[in-house]
Amino acid sequence: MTQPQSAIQREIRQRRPFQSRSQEGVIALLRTADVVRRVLARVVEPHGITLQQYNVLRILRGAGAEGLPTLEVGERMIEQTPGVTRLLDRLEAKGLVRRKRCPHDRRQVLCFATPAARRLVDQLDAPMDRADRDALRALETGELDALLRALDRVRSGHAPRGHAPQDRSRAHALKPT
Amino acid sequence: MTQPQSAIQREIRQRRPFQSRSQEGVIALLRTADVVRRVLARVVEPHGITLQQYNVLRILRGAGAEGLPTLEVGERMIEQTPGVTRLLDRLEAKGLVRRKRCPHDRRQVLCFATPAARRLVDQLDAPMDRADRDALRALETGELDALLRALDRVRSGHAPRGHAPQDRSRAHALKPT
DNA sequence: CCCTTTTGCTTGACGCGTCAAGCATCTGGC
DNA sequence: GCCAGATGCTTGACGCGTCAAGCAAAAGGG
Repeated sequence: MTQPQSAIQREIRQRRPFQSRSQEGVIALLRTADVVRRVLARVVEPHGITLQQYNVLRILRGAGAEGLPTLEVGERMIEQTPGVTRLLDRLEAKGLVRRKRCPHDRRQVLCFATPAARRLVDQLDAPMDRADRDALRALETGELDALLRALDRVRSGHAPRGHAPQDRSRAHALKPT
Repeated sequence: MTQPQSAIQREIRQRRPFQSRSQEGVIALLRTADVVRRVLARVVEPHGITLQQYNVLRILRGAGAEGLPTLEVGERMIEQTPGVTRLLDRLEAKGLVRRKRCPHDRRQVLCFATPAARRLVDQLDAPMDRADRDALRALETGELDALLRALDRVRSGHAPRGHAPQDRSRAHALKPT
């Protein structure tokens, strides 16, 4: 099934062809993710937060009144702890996150979304939902299903993190709650 | 076609379901791209460069002896100019890039891969090709084709950049030459 | 020619993302 | 109890990625 000349290839102004279909797929995947990321970022930025900050707030909204320890937040993103600490620092400075030492285990720091953060995230629910649909608007239902299946398989082919020996699944943000 | 309970959903430790299939697709896309990016990064990092630096060097190798102005490099990545300037600064400091004012248009700065850079990139060709295949190893040929088609359509649904009114296609790195 | 505008790039400031180190707190073995 | 190790987080350093501002060279108009 030799392709005519793929979209990616034209986009990149290439001289030489791809070395493999896989290479083409990898490049398409990374480029597409960047495009989509930017689409979503434009939705939240006018509200004074970044996409990553929005992710954190959404996670914390879902955690509710019990809050969530820092590492737990990090696990739901795809990020290392240090990044999370500083992300939370910035959100705390903006009054969108409150932190508190856990009394039962004083090593942990519990994080909470403030009421202002909840209002902000609630307000962004509808626009973000629209942005998600818009980002993938070019796909018909069948294509979306196929995409999802393919992406799931790609991820399932790789250890959760590469760091930890082989613990269970990790998670990213942008989670619905 | 209600899915049983998607992979993503489990990975994220969710309580509530996705708001839409599109949301699920967007999250899967971003997460998968992150995973793949890390797989590739691990290949080049032992050689003392980052994935982005590798991208630039590959582009410059393809440009050959005429070199490429800074902005042209940026266009083949998905990045703004300032990032490219500094990327090139670091590569120049490492002796992998040489820069020179263009005599015909003294505003431009032509960039070249040094022989050391060429050797490095040549040396990485095979490992990177293997990594590309490895990254998508879980996909069968048909799935890879479907993925590619879906990704191309997603990108085609969005203006090249959102900044420039509507100029022609942009490009990313990781390009074969 | 001169003067405005455009083009090509650099700089400054800021928010990530990651690694390596460091510090406090808990845990398990004794 | 006590102490070595594990755990949870923070800090420092560095490489991106992006916006806004700045500067020099080129282009275009008069």
